[in-house]
Amino acid sequence: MSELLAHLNPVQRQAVTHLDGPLMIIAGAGSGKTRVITHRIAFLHREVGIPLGQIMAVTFTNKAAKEMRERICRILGLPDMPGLAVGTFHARCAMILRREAEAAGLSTSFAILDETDQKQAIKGVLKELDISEKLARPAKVQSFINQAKMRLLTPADCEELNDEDEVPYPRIYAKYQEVLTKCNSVDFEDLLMKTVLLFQGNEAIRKRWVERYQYVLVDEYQDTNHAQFLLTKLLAKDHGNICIVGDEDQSIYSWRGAEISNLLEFEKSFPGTHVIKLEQNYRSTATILRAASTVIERNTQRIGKTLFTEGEEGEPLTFMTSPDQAGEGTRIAQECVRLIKVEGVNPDEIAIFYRGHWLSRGIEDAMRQFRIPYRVVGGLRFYDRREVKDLLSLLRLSVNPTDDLAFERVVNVPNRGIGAKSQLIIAQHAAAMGVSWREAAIALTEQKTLRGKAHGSLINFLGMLDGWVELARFAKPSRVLEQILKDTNYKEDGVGDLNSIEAESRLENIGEFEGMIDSYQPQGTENQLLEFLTEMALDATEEKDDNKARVSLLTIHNAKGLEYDYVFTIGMEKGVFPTSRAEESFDAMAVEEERRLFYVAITRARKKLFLSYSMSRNRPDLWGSMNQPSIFLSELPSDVFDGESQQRMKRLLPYQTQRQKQAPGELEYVPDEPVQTERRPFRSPGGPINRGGRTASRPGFSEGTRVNHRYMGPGEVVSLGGRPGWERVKVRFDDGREQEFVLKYAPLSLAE
DNA sequence: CAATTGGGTTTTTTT
DNA sequence: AACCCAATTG
Repeated sequence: MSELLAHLNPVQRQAVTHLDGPLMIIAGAGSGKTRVITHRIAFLHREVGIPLGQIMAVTFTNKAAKEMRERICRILGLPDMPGLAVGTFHARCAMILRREAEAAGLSTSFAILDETDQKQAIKGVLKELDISEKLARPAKVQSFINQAKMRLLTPADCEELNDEDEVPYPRIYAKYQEVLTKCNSVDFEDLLMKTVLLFQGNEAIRKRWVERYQYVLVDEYQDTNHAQFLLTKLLAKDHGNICIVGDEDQSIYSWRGAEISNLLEFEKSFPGTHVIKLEQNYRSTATILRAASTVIERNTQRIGKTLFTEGEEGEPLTFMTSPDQAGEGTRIAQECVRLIKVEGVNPDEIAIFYRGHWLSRGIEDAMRQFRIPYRVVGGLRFYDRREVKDLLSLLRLSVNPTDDLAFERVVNVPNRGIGAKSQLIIAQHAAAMGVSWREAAIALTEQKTLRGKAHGSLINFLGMLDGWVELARFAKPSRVLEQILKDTNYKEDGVGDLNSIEAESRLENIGEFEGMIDSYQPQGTENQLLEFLTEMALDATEEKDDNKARVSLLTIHNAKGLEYDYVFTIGMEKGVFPTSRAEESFDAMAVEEERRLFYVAITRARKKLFLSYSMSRNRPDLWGSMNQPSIFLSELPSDVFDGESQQRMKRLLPYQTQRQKQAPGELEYVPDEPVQTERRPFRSPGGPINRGGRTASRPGFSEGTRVNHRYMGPGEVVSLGGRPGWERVKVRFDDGREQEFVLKYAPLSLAE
């Protein structure tokens, strides 16, 4: 037997060796999916003789692409594989569109707008159309446009479909698209939509790409959207050599347009599909697997598969409770210290998961306090920082001086006296003459329309820009940046007060950006700066290449595809996880998706899983409120926990909203009283509150009243405020701290 | 024109 | 608490 197949189980081997025709691999968590994919590509190449250049593999993230490439290299014993086409749908489409720019109605040097740029552009459009942001929320508009593009709908299509909405989304969409076209820019969704339209409208071009890629593989297929589904079909329907890999239980991107039905109904779109299920788990202990299976079995949207393992029972799960975020951080940090120092665990093998980035705060504080090295994965993205965005826009403008969006962003950065008024004149002029901002600005300086500082500054800026454009034609990206930094004096004038901490961190980021562009290794032979900018737009991951072992902090979404020996999942509270939006919507599918997210979190752990609940989170508007436990906690069989955890759970679960039915094996609990509100108020001698849904203010609180806070100690009321039902009190504590509370939630009592 | 202040709003998740 | 916008002030 080929050495390639030696380390695979029989089912995996089938998946690797299946040759022609559509193949669907349902890969359960930890079932060796990546191993199968990489071996399959290696097999196609080495054993079947398919040239690597004829294989296209689509991954969900750039990181996954990089990893896949490396692993295949290792298997094949090659240093590099320039021919193999691996990347996200977005990256592949960007490549295709650059090659086929003309046919797609673009110029080769088109810019790619990230989400932030897109929002800025939308805001500009709203201003131009004189629509208030209150009426048309930029975020809503953005989502409308993206949803439309995913379904390949033009503004005109939207106009026809929807007319009952009072917000003129289609009109905004139309104008937005106009702006993008004028700026020679595309957004993320355009990358997909324009490629699909190109293939649909030009059979010759489509054939060319189909012939180029004889074998197509799509990973994380459960998270593809409609446009991606169409793309898959357009690329593979001729030869049918399509292999998709997915797991319906790990579909967690419906909010981005992902449709599980793409996976569930794959056989319909590709008749004759061979289906393989990978169900043996090689990752987690039997206990963790049992916890995961019990949870996911509640879902209805499943193909259905049963994971099994030949591994050991392993350690039970631990459930932790804390009064607040700081306490939660401390407990987890202490446990990390114990694992690292006593058990000798490598910090790289520990991860802390949460539902949203804002939850990382308390953990970060504790990690610093305990001097545990950590890294936050994702989070505020590097390229989203103001200074990095500025520099990126300056670079974009140098490649493509008609990019009005970039021009607008940087024409007055650093401040050179071209303020809102002057910019408005430029914009109007540009619109009237039907030219770009840059050309309009040139005309304005010639006509001497602007007076004073603005006039001179603009001439100066335009002069510098000409220099950068010239430079960008041939020079290395780092050289262009160097010139830009020098000309604009950005490091002195662009970072604010030079002695501030902020300026320090900005300069640090600029330094890091310089490092990135310096060490950038171009792949192709085309315009290097353009290539750099494309990568920056599509790949947000900033990789610090120090190899220091660290504990990882990341969202569960970010954790997809990763695994760790020890996993902590924090924020196991109602309203947090599952998010209140899902639980409060009347969409059962929304909760199912949250449950899949929980399933993903559980199945990342190899050896041990910790779940953490905090009674309160730092949200001033809800200070003192007591969180109810997450419904997911009650969906776990109690005997997967250790004894103490079971006790903690028993004490806590009475606070949970009653559930009608309980499946056997679940924790039993007796609610000692009904709970009416989502946030459960504390009882206190201030009087009964929040009866039967109606909220009355608590008597006895007025200015000067002596009070006692359950956690913060004694103090005095300094002021009262808020709306009826949401009365607030500001308390000055005896130790000098001041804090405002929502009266009905605060654990405050009147002092004797 | 720009910096400051005040008010209102927000909290998923990412290519 | 943090962020973003609009209005006000220097």
